[in-house]
Amino acid sequence: MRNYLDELNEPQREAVSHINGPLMIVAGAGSGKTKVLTTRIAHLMANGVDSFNILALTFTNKAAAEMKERVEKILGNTEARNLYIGTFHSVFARILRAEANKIGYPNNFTIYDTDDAKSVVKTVINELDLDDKVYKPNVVYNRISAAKNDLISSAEYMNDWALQQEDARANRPQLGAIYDAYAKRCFKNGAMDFDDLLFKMYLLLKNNPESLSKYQRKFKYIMIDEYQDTNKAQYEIVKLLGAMHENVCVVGDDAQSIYSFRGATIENILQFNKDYDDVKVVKLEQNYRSTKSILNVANQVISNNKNQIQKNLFTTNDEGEKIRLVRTMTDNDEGKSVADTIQEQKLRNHYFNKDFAILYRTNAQSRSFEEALRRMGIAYRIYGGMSFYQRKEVKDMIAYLRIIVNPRDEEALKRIINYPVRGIGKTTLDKAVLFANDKNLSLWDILCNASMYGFKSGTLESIDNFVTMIKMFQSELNKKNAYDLAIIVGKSTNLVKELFNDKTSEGLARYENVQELLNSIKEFVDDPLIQGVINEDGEVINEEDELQSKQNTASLGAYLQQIVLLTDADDNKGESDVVKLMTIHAAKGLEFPVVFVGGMEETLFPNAMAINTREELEEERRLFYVAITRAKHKLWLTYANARYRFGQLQQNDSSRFLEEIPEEYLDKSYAGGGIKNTGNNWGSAAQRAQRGFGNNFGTAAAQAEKRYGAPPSKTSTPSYIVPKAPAKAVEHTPSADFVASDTSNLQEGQKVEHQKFGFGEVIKMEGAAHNPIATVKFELNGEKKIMLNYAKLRIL
DNA sequence: TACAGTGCTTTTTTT
DNA sequence: AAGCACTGTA
Repeated sequence: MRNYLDELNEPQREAVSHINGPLMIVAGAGSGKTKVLTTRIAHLMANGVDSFNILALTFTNKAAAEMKERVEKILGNTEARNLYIGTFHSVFARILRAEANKIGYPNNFTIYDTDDAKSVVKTVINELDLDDKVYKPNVVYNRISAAKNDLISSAEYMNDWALQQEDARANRPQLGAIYDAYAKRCFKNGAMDFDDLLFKMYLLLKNNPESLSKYQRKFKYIMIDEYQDTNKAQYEIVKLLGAMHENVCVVGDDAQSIYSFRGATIENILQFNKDYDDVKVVKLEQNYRSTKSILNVANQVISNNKNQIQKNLFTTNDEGEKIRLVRTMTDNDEGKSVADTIQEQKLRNHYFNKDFAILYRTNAQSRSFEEALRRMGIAYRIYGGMSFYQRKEVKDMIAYLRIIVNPRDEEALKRIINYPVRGIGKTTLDKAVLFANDKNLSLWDILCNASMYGFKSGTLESIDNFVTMIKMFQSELNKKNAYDLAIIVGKSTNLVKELFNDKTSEGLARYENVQELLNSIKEFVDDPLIQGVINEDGEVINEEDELQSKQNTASLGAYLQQIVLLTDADDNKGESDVVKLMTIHAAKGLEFPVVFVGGMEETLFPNAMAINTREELEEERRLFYVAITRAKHKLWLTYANARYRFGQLQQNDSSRFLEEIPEEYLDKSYAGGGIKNTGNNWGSAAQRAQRGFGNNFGTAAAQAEKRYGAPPSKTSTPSYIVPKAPAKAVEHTPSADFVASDTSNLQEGQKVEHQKFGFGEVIKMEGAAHNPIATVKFELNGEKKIMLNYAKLRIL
């Protein structure tokens, strides 16, 4: 075991060494919070606490996995795998699966994502004969979500005088009724939305003394990361769970509280020491991440907020460079400027793509950056926005799997009942739903007994064929694993074939996405241990042992539950060398050597939706604080005079936050010497942009070239990092006897020939068994990754 | 029943 | 700009 305490500073050690009793760690940005959390878990275990008795709630699943790994490294054993670590949502989903019968749910309940939930909202609004122009599904959903996060049930909602008044004034008196119908429909469908995972968990503990006591006894030590972003539901659950032992450790930073829109309340952390007696408070104030310039700017900006815990964040790091301010004409110019600067920094300062992050307030802003990066051939990846699992083709495939696990899942059923087209149209579906509501049966029940409901004979046949097919899948599930089943689904529905036949580039992408989904299922099936579905002995982990007979169902159910709870940050494909683009919210907890914050404009950041109260504005400022403190070495703030929004070029003033930055830390030479957009005589930004003017300062790369000379040509020995240009293949003429070999057993070390790249040696094999990827070192063309399913290789 | 075309609305962040 | 609901035609 490492002497881990020696690797900590004084307050960090103090926090780690505190074993029993409530503990609040106020951890400033970059103060080694994760290190403290992991070390404390290791310390608990080293002092005799059983790993089975520790619960740690993190912000992302990836953070959870990393923590486990780091604890293992410190302790030098594998005890950490017994820890209960995960996000609030995934940990509670797991517990709710085990305890589902206590609250009347099936074990394999479906988790509805936001799209599913909104669709249910829409459905019940229509069924209640309400106008969806008045009751906008979006707004209604948000109200319901807020209520749940405040632990208000639909019954309580309808009886709450204040809420009723509020809705009456807003001209939507039926909101409570919609909430009620929505909740009932979800229950009937055997489904929970994201908020239910918290709400139902609370109800379980509140109403079932045995369950409460069971989990109180199990979780003797509780740790919660990002406590400033917990909402009332989370707060009450933690209070219930921790009530027996009071070994609750919360870590957070009030200055980084940025999730009030989903019910988080900063009060939870501000008031923590009133929730328990004798709360030990430790402040981590030394920042190990950023330069003095960056940290000073951050401190200065946040000091404009009134409501905060006093702390003095400092660093012994270098002074670093000034923060660069860049003003451009349009959002497209902003993109170009950032891409140029990245190129320039790569050449001049030896940075890799992965050292850069571009952060912004809204997902829509990614477009201009994306285009500019693509044009310059800089590899990038966008986090957030339309995630992989939200794509139509992926959701369609998943919908089939959902139906197999839980046929009551009406949303999934509606999605695929006529996709691919099989003659069950809207009329038929509406009719079936009407019957289902009328008889209080599930849509699936109606379809199974369709002959009782007087459908036309042709339609009846289509329905029967569909039902027979789904039933066939369900029976296969008891014999086959999730992956094999998914393949069967893809084949018998013609879904995969249909995508395969679409040869447009979008069609190709869709086909690849489905293949990728299949890969991910394969990975899951091959290694269920990682997912916590079975234990080391191969048994299904389930406290009540109810699922044992249906291991495959459990496994597929677990797969479906975990993918819907995946965070973007959880995706590990991000390890490659790419520039990362994401919202500031998504960047929380991360750090990057060089950070660009785009769109520093009024109405964008602070966002027009969030400037109506002091609370809102202060949250926007905290968001800016989070953005600044992601940067380790260098920080650029950029803004455009005008940008396209809803197809219109719109002018904006520069962000008020820019004026809160002390002059001495700012390099304004790329912002025309000032911050304000107003006060120049160049005509309106819109006019100039429409006349096609670029920004007046030339590209950063061009300027760098002027000052430092042209970058060395590729033939000289490079003293800098060569950007990954799509290197041209050195010509190779295939041997006369070239025949593609069977590469299914290709091994490392084997010599091969490629028609274009020439002769080489296999130096690495990776990828899933059905989609192997070989890294080959070619004599003439260097290392290439070759997908064996597509490329032709001759084994020598 | 299926699909193409038209016109209308959309303004934030996410598990 | 883009996605969605609605309408009209095959």
